[in-house]
Amino acid sequence: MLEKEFQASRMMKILGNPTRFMVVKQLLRESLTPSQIGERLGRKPNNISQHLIILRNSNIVRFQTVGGNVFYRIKNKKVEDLITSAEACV
Amino acid sequence: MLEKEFQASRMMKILGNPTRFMVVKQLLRESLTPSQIGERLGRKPNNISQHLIILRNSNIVRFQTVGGNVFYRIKNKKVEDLITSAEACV
DNA sequence: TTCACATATTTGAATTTTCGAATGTAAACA
DNA sequence: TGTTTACATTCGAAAATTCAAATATGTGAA
Repeated sequence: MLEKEFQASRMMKILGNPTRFMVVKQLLRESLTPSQIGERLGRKPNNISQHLIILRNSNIVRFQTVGGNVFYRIKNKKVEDLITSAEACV
Repeated sequence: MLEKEFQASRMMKILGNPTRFMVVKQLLRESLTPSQIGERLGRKPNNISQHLIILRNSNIVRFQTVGGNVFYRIKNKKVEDLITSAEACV
């Protein structure tokens, strides 16, 4: 199996978790802190944090500290196309 | 969480398994039997069969019996765009 | 220091994946 | 008809992975 295909599959797996999927969708609209994301999705901040770490390690999101607040935003813009394609499949 | 988004995420999860990802890629090129797929991917037929059941239940593939052989093919053509988008993300 | 976060770690439950073995199925042929 | 052959599929159980909650730790501002 080629490396490129394995990586593509891994990208799918990461967004195959409903919470992570929604986190990314939120961040496509605007930068948000973990707490803000947690509020919107009805999950605890520590859970959101875990998912953000996974998304960071996959270079899907990045973060920036502004005045003591940690704002996350999309790093890999192409995930928007990926999400659009997935929603077109259902 | 909206149903559409949940389904889109589920689609990602299904293709997030490397073996299923490769099975679908093979079927994008041509119809194949479980044995043929197993040979190409270096996996046992019973393993391929299980993944095909999952892909069938998700309406991604369908099968047709021709002369005693079971040929699988892509049913949801839009998965090709999804795979393309995923490969563009890496 | 205290407070309010974010992050890291751990735990247990649930799910997924894989393999071996058993079973089902349909065509070929004596 | 009965049997052999070559598949596909199903079953059961072990192994691996994933997920979310609880807990602990880190960090920076007031």
